[in-house]
Amino acid sequence: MQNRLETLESILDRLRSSIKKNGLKNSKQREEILCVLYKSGTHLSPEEIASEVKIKDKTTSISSVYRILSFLEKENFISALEADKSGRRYEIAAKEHHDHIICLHCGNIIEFVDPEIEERQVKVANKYNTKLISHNMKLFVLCEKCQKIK
Amino acid sequence: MQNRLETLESILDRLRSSIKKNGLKNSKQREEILCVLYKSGTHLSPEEIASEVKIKDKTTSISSVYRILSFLEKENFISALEADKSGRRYEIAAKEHHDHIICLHCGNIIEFVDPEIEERQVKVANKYNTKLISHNMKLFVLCEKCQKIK
DNA sequence: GTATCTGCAAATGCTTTGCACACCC
DNA sequence: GGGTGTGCAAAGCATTTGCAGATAC
Repeated sequence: MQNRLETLESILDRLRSSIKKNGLKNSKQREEILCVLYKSGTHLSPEEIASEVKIKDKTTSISSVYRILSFLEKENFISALEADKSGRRYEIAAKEHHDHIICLHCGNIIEFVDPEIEERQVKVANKYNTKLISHNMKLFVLCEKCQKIK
Repeated sequence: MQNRLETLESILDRLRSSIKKNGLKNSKQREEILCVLYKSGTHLSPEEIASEVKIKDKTTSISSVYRILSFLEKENFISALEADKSGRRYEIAAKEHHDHIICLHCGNIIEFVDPEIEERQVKVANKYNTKLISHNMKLFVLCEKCQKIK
């Protein structure tokens, strides 16, 4: 798990402010999903999140999980990752920005940041007269273990 | 359109070899889809490819388009790009390797290569004791025109 | 001839939506 | 109390698959 920049309590406070700001109402599911993602430290699929949340509240539905994930992503509490064709996975956004190394064989994910690449990306965008808003970089690799197996 | 490294005839020859090598049979649909992608010079969705192919042969089905696109991608004749949530888009692989700059506002796509970034990616993979197989990098930007509109 | 390729329609898998009831402010 | 959130089931949408007939070698 990467270093957290913020405590869970602080994030939940921000969530409550965000809800108020948008004229919305509180719900235990929204907080619970954020807690699950904070505590897991990994990249979870909507289904995995749903089954985790269902441990506390069996009636939670997958559609609410999707609705809440969209909201949390829009408000920058979490971020999405498409590691493969099997759908999106989510992680808490309360970490430093990073990109992903994904093992093609076992699916394991490593997070990294390379300041030189980040810098070059801005320059490349400028070179084409565009304004960089965000980026998405995935390195597909064979991890240490999987290199040995093959 | 980016500079082609290879003529259409040369690509079709390679396709025929590849088909023979795999013990498969020729089909006009397979060649036609490759032609469409070669001639378009852009990034087409399966539906767009299908409607293009249907100009010549109205009975071509979308399922064959998907089947053929999978085959052509596996054999490295074309490559896929996921620009947004609306599904995959394909382009001919007979160009130099490149990554994509995508305008978040108008969806326009610019192709680019940055040797420094390419080099750093290999180093990053090595740093984590992994072996880089491929990568996927998309820069999301506002293009020149869309910056002015906003 | 026989195996592959095709078109069609049905199935799949992830995600979204409509609706009636539940819950927050 | 009125609006927002939820669970459920149904719908959507891109993609895949099963099957019977068509086609290549």
